[in-house]
Amino acid sequence: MTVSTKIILGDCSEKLKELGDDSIDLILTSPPYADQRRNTYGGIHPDQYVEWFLPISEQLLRVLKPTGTFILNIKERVVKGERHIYVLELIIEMRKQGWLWTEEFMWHKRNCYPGRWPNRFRDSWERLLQFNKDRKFRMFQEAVMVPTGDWAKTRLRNLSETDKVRDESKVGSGFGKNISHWLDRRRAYPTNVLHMSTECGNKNHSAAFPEALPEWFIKLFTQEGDWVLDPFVGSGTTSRVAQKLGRNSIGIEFHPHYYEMVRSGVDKGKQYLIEKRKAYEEDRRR
Amino acid sequence: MTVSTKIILGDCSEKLKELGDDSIDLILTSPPYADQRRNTYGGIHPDQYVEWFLPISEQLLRVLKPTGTFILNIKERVVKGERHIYVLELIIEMRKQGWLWTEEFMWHKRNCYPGRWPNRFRDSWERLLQFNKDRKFRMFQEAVMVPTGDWAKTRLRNLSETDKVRDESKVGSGFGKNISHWLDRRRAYPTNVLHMSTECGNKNHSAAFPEALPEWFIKLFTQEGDWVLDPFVGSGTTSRVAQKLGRNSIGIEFHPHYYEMVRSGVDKGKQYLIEKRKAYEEDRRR
DNA sequence: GTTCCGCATGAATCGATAG
DNA sequence: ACTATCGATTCATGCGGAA
Repeated sequence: MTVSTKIILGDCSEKLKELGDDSIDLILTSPPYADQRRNTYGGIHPDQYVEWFLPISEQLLRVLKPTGTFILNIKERVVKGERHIYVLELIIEMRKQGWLWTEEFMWHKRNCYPGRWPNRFRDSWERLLQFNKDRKFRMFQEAVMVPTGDWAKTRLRNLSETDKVRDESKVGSGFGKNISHWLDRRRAYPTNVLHMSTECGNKNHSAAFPEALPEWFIKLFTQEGDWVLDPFVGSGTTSRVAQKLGRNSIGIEFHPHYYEMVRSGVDKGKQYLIEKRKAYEEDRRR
Repeated sequence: MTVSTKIILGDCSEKLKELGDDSIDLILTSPPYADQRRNTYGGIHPDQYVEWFLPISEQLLRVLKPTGTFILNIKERVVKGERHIYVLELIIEMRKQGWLWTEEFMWHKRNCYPGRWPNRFRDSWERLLQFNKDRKFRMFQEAVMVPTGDWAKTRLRNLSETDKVRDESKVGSGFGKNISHWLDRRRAYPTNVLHMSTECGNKNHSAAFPEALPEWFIKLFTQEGDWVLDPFVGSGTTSRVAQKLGRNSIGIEFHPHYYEMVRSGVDKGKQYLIEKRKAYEEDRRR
């Protein structure tokens, strides 16, 4: 089976028009937050954010299959001491376009940005808004089950803290090979709260989310051979993970720098990850 | 110093009018969820929730001190496969009343309600919306500091598992005396994500939160002798915790059953509440 | 091969200063 | 007055080098 991984250079509000109706199984993206990352993107003013995004979401609604899902990673920024309401307004306006606001997952960023202010704590969570075209959408819950129970406690207690941390980080969201042979014993369905750290290792490109995040949603909402779309693919995390998992993908990127970075291929650090995962998957099958 | 703990029977939209302007330091409440708790409250239809709540929030705006804070625990329910948007609309409408939407804390319920659905995972988080009258409000961040990750890794590792458990259980949410002398060195400010288990004890009340939740916010936003208000006090958690922490409090409850429950002290540990209420009534007669 | 330690690095926010 | 820029603050994490 051949996996297609397309990267398109250009403004997604234009390039999306070239995609066919009802052709995508999962849209997964983290658009530039309002007034953030203005060194790499233009920087959209909070007051104009909804107006800027609606033409894009309209196209996304068109290209998504009726059984497909749209996951939008977003967080409102503070303006004059208040959380701005553009995300709330965006949800309301997208529903008027025809989207169903099915669920809101919570991404708890365990390593959030530091700092201290007299009237505010560090912001350590972001929204993962789930939208659908229809109440009947595809969902493969078994693909993201997690180990749990007394069994996990007693086994994991015998490992040192660094062992656990290191093995988790190596394989992304799951557990490392040391623990992998216990995995098939007991598993439970997860909740709508995700605990994941951001990856700060990569110097040149600011990865929007860790690989474990797209991996979780791709497993949950697609099968091998399905199509994944990220209209703000940035450093290419979504495309890379989709490819790793045997999903076809389309990534659109406005900024030529990121476009070239993704096209130039998987860097060596990621190659290691892929090898680790293969070994882990093979180990699980036994 | 005498601590006053008032419990008032009645509809808070009426009873709130009897409270003075700018008299409350912290409002902390978990109102009945839309249509969800038909058995215990009237059951407000999701489409009428905003309309129902706005007259109440208007009164709350009046009674809150300019330096005070309003924490609203709320979560939208699922209607026809979608998250209803009444919470989003409520935030937008409350801002029009004059409220500032300062922050949204996340309550991660570690032991959320069990169950399984074909297109949805268990809901394990709720919103804790922070509203203020003014950008300058009082906040006592030092009162809720937590041990840092570094401290936990390097120091806690050397303690045995039983030592840790024993010390934690002694002091409840805090840490034991054996470790306490390290605390002032290695403490960090928390984030806006709260990890707290729900309490199973309060089965009788519809929307009860664990004591640790009001405790955290009461410590964060008030000092001893300040006034705490819960317009939907239910089984009395807010009042009980406020009393324990030496804060004056007013609890309003519409349902006679809960009112009687708090008054009669169903739990023996809450006997002091009645005494306090009697003292309050005598105080009012004067 | 493991474990430990040091260090750079963030999708942040506020308040002061400058145009 | 109103917006743009800058410095100060702060901590979980991964990586590289050393024991």
